[in-house]
Amino acid sequence: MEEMNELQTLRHTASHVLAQAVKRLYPGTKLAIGPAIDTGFYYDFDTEHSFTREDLDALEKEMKKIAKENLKIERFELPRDEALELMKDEPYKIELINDLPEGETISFYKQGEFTDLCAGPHVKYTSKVKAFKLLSATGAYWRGDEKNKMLQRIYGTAFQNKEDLEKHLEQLEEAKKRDHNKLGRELELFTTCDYIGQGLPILLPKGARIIQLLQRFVEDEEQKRGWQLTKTPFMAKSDLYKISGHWDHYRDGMFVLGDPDNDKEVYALRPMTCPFQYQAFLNRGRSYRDLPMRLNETSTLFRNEASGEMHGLIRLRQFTISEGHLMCTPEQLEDEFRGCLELANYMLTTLGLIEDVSYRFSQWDPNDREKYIGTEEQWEEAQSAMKTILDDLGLDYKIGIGEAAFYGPKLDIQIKNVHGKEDTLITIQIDQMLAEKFGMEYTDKDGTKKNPYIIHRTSIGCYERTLALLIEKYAGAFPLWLAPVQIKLLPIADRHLDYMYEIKKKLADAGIDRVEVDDRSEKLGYKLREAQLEKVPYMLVAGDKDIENGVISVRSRKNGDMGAMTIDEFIKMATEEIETKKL
RNA sequence: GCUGGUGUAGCUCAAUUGGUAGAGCAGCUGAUUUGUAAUCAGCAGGUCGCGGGUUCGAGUCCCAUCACCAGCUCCA
Repeated sequence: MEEMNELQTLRHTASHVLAQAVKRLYPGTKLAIGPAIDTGFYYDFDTEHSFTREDLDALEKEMKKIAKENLKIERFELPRDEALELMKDEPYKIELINDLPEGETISFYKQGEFTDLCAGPHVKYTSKVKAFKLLSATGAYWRGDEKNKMLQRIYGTAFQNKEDLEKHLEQLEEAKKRDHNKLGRELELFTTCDYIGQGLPILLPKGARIIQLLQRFVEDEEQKRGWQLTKTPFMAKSDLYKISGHWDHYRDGMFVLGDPDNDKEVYALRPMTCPFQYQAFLNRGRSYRDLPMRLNETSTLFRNEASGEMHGLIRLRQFTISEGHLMCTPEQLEDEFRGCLELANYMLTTLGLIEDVSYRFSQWDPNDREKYIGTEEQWEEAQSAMKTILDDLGLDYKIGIGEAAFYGPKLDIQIKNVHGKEDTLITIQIDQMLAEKFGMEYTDKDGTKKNPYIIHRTSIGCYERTLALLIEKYAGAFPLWLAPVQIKLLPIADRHLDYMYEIKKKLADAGIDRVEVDDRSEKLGYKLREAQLEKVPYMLVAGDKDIENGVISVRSRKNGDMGAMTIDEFIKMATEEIETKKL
C-alpha cells in the first residue's frame, strides 16, 4: 500500500514534468489538471495544437532533460488573492481556485521555472522521474462535461525503475493480442461490414455457435429455477413507450420508424423488454397466489447509440440479452432478489468470470431530477430496500451515484476487459414505479389491490458482450463445452484419413459434433500441428500403429500428451468434461 | 456527438519528389508419402474503403463520406 502511494506520488510528479515540458515547447498553452491514475497519469492542456506521436516523442525528450536538470520541487502556500494573481494567465487554475471552499489551503508546487496549483504530494526532485513513457494524446472535456471546451489530454505512465516500466509496456502488448475485437475476428467468431453499419456485427458460424450454447444453457437453467419464457415483439407503437416513460427519457436512444411529427402512428424498435413483458402479467387479473411471477426472454434489443460509442462486441446497436422481469410482493422481494443474484453468480462461476467481477450499487442523483421519474420518497424506499438486501447478503459493493436507471436503483455486476476498462456485465434492478404506470396490480389476501415490486434482471448479460469477455478471458482457448472447435483429428499420413472419419462419426454419435478432420495434416509439420492445440482443447492423432491397436493418441491443451486410448474411453472422458462444463 | 489516428490481396506489410500496384504467410493445382517436425514447382488473388476534385497522369495532393482504433461524453 505504502509502495502504491509512492508510485502514485511519482506519477503525479511525472504529470507536472510533462506540463513543464509542454510549457517549454508550446508556450501559451493553458494548464488544466494532471492527476495520477491507476495505470499512470495524464495532463489536460488547452491549446490549438493537437499532439501527434512525434510531438509526444519530442515531449519525452524534454521531460528527460527536465529530469536531468534535477530541479528541486518546492511547496508553498498563498492567500486566495495572491494565488489568483499568480495564476492570472491560467483561466482553468483560476476556476479551480475560485471553487475551493473558504478557508481551504491553497498550495503550489514549483520546480525550476514551472509552478502549478496543486495539493500534492510530490517527490523531492525531478530526477526521480526517469522510467516513464507518453502513451497517447486524445481529447477530453474540461471537467468531464461535454458542454465545456474539449482539451488536449496526454496519457503517460511512470514507474520507479526501467524494469517495471518495460514489464508494464509488455503487458500492454499482450493485452492487445487478447483483445476480443482482434482475436474474435482472427478466430472467425464475428466480422463487420461497412454496408451494414456501426454496432451491427455479423456473428460467423463459430461465434454464433458459442452464443447458441450459452443461450441454451441460460434458458435451461432459468427454467429449472422457475422462470417462464416469453416471446414478445421487437417493436411497438410509440404509445407503449409513452406509458413507460421511455418516450420522454430515452427517445434519442431509440430507432423510431416513421416521423413522429407527421405520421398518425409511429413505431419504435424496442430498446428493452420491460413494457412488453408487463403485458404478459396484465393478460388477466392477478392474485397474490400468482406471485412471484418470473418471466424471462432471450431478448434482442435495439439502441441508437451515439456513433463514437460502439466498440467491438462490447457496445452495439443491436444485441441479445438474457432479460427477465419478476413481479413479487414486498415480502418476497428479498428472497427473489437473492435468487436473481444467485443465478447471476452461478452463471459467472460456470463461465469462470466470477473472480473478475465487482459489485456496484447504482443509486440516483437527487440533484439531477430531470433524469429520473418518481418522487423522492419512492426513491428512498426502493434504495433502502435494496440496501437492506445487499447488506443482509454481506455483499462487498461500492456506490455509484447517478448510475441508477431512470425508474429505480440497480445492482450492477462490473467486469474489466483486457485493457482494464470497466463495463456492466449483469444488472439486477428494483423498480416500484413502472407497475403503477402500467396499472399492474394483484389482489392481496385482504382483498385489496396492490402494485407488485418488479425486479429487472439479466442472468448472463448480453450474449455478445459476454462472448467478448470470454474471448479475452481465455485468449480464444475456450473450455471444451464452449469451444467452436472441440477436437481436431490429425492423421499422420493421408492413408489414415478414413480411420479419422470413422472416429469423427463415432464422436458425432456420442453428441460431440464440433470436430474437424484435418485432411492436410500430413503436409503440416509437427510444430504446426501442435500449434493448433493453442485454440483446440483436444487433438487426436493416429498413425499405422494406433490403427492396428484400435486406439488414438490423445493430446490435450491442458494436460499435454495423454497417451493412447480407445475412442470409447476418450468419449467417456470428453462427455463428462462437457456435461460438467469444466473450465 | 467530440478530439485525434488508421484504411493497399484472407492476414502482416512494401510501393523512390504524383507516372498507370509488389512480397511473405494463408488459398488452389500438381509432384513428394516422410512420426520430431513448416518438401518442391506452378496458379490464382487488389476498380489501393466508397464518391468527387486538382492534374496530361493520383494508392500517393485536396474535399466529402463510410468504417475501424484510442480517449472524452453517453450507456435503460
